[in-house]
Amino acid sequence: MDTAERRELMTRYTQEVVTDEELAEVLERESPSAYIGYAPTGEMHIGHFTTIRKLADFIRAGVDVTVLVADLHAHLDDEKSPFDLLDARTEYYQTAIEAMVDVAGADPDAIEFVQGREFELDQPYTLDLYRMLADTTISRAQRAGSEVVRQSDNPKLGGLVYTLMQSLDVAALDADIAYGGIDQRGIYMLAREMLPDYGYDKPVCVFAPLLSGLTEDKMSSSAPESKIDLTDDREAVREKLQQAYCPMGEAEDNGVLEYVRYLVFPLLEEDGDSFAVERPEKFGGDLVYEDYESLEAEFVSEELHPQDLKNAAADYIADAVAPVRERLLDDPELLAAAYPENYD
RNA sequence: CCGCUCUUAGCUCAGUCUGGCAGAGCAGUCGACUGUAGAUCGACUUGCCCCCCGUUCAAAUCGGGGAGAGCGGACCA
Repeated sequence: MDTAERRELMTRYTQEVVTDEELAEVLERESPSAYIGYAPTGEMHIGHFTTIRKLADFIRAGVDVTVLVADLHAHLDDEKSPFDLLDARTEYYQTAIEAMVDVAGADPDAIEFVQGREFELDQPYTLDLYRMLADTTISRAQRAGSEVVRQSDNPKLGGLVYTLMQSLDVAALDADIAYGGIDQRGIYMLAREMLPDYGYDKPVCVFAPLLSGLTEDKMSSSAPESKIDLTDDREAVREKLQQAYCPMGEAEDNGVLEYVRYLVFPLLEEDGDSFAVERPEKFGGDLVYEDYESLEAEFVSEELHPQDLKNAAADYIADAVAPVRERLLDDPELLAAAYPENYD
């Protein structure tokens, strides 16, 4: 695979790269590395799936991938995760991420998993952190994390320290590339600004798009009907897609189309399969799409009706989620320990 | 250490002064209309009024005690 192909693989289905030139330079190195961090807070859902699926692209492009399960961050962010549940949730996140990577067609063992507390309590990390705390204004840290850290009327210090720690994580994990959702942009721009002052390289950034929810503009963990959960069975997936906002002919802010584009098609391509739509004869009979663009074109032209799209998308999404679901439910203690309030 | 404010439906909050059936908006549920959903109509649901004790025929409301959260003051030789 030549560098051009690797760059294409690295950047497909992404929203932004900072910068393309730097990415090209990094890919020329001996063993380029990338990292993504997840704070183990609420249960993971299909929105995470699209972002994690791309890790398979990274691995295929010859990039070493580290996944940071940022347990301390999960508590620093307004105590989203109680301190006592950090280990259990870390274990759950790692298991879920491994299962999603597996579905994406990559070997989960190729990924290095790191728990935040393994290195965030040691020097020189802590010394660098105190130095950063000394010369970062409150408003700068607040702005960097405004899309990530929970906003409230009574913000805690933890939310500010959070952004500085995430910046340091990039350096401490020795990652050339910082990967994450576009909501992480503010923090990584802070990292690019500050890390050189402390003797570290500034990271290349690759950002995944944030997908629309099924019933709202953005996916919200507080709106259970707006997203597919990793533990949803086929029937639950169907019900949620049936309820999804999906105006005829409109591709903008259409969660159903977005899932098809960023999750279903990449997975189908992996196996060389096409997207098949079963459609009653009275509406014109079955349809087959080889790529997303042709599907969207027919949806926009109203040749493809939302109900038929939903039926097909539900089945493919259920197929993708099923192995993850089985893996998570295989160990009854996994979810019960991480979310005792949801699983008695 | 001292003082003040807040706590009511899933969420945001009215109601407390002056005691009298527990309220609004949003969310949610169900119908109608659409070959989906939404929008739009129509209907419906939602409670430890933070806890305990007292006053009263009657307490979300008044009095006392407590818990949690927030704000301010003081201390700075």
